[in-house]
Amino acid sequence: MSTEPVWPAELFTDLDRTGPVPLYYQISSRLERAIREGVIPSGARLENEISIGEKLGLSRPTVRRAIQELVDKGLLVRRRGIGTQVVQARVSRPVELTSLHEDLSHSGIKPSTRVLSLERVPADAQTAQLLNVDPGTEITRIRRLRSADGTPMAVLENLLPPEFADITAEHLENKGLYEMLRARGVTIKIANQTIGARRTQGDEHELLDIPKGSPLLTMDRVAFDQGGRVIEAGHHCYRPDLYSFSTTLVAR
Amino acid sequence: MSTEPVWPAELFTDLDRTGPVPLYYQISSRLERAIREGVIPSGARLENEISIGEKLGLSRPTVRRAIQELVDKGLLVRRRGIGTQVVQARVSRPVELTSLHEDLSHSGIKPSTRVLSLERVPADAQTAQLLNVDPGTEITRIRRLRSADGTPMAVLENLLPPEFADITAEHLENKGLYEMLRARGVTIKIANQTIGARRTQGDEHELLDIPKGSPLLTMDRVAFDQGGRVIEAGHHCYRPDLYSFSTTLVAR
DNA sequence: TTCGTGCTATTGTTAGGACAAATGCAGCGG
DNA sequence: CCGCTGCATTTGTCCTAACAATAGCACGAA
Repeated sequence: MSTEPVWPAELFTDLDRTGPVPLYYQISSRLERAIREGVIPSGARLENEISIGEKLGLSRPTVRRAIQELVDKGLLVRRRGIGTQVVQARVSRPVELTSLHEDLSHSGIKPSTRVLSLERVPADAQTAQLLNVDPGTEITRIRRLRSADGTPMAVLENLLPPEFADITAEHLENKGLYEMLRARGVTIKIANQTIGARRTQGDEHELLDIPKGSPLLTMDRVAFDQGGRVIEAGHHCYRPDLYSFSTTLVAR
Repeated sequence: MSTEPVWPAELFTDLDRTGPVPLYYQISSRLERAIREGVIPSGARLENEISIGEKLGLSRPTVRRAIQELVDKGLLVRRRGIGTQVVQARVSRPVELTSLHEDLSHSGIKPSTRVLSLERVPADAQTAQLLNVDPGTEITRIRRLRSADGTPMAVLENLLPPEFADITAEHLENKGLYEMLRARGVTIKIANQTIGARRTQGDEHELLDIPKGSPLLTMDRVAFDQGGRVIEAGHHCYRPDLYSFSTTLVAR
């Protein structure tokens, strides 16, 4: 009651109760934007859940869920008996289920892709196990060079199961692999990633324009759809002076 | 009704309604164990939320919350109109807010630590900004060599704010930094991490017993408590042939 | 056959209420 | 002055209830 925070009026404009967007999502989006833009400053204390709900005409569970979303993202911290506060740490965007192509696009950098090779080959034992197909099955192997503003950044190798045998190099030059998969109605639900490092091998140093034997940052990923089918397996190599992975970890 | 799955009876033993452990957590723990042990096989379909609730004497929101925990972990997939299924992909343990020491302990490997140096130094401009203290403040700088089964795995450099000026090398030899911080009542809520790669520098190749100029996997981390105060800033270097970071990403 | 329509099953969203547990603070007693 | 008790505040957990949205399937019409 003593140090009542002042709230930006736009937080309490009318909600869209007819559209398909859930109410809790509308609230959490507004709150997130207000926090990221600094409209609600770091360390500020939010009102309690019930009074927020009253001002918005929402029930407590709905408000609670909206807040929970931001707690999970590391933007808010809740403590029982105390209240909810805006976290003071800067939060970096987490590693998400997007491709490098989209990451770069969102950063305002213009990505370009050169398809080095695109071929159908029979799967060897190791590849077959990775993609969960029978050995000898014809799979698609892609090798691409990804550049940003003309500077080569990464060598991307991807393996696709037989159902994607019809994709062409032209598609990949423009759209990025994940975008293309989505356009075909494939939705990736889960991916396992492993991040590591190693020396350059083969022609990688030429492609990336770095000395032979230089360190590379590597990312191996296997992506699954909601039914557990393997959609894609990738082995990517990044120039470590141009690329790194950032995450925000939230306890509990 | 046709292919009714058979459930292990232990899932439906009595819940502890008196203790401090939330009901949704009891359910999600049991379910998670059953899935990880293969008692509930990959791809199996769960009963609907309401009938699970009836069998356990729980309401739908509680069952739902338990399931949601496992969806977030990537063990289950829900689809409206269909039901809930066990994911078929193998799930790797996500990067958590734990230290390398604990990671290794849980893997059954015996970690050992040698404290290379532990000193109080005045913070330079860059360090001061990182730890959010005034330049010149006396901070603690630790350099450790972490080994597993006698093999050197990582060089760990950590910077601590002035309030931890009393820790000693003996503490760190046995317990690990994060465990020690927790023992002092400090709880880390949020951490920002960046994973990258570079060549060895200085004496790192000697410490890790690898050729000079070899690739290193690096992890930079700044950890905050619930009030946004900086608890620790670390720069860690790992031998990439012995260590990598695994994550499971879940869409939406 | 093929297409669409409507029914059923299931999860998604929202509401409103109740009690528990933790925190901070004021007030009281030593 | 110090410590303890009890109260007010706030989030944590759990319940009942209702309706919406989506997927699959059976059924009927063209």
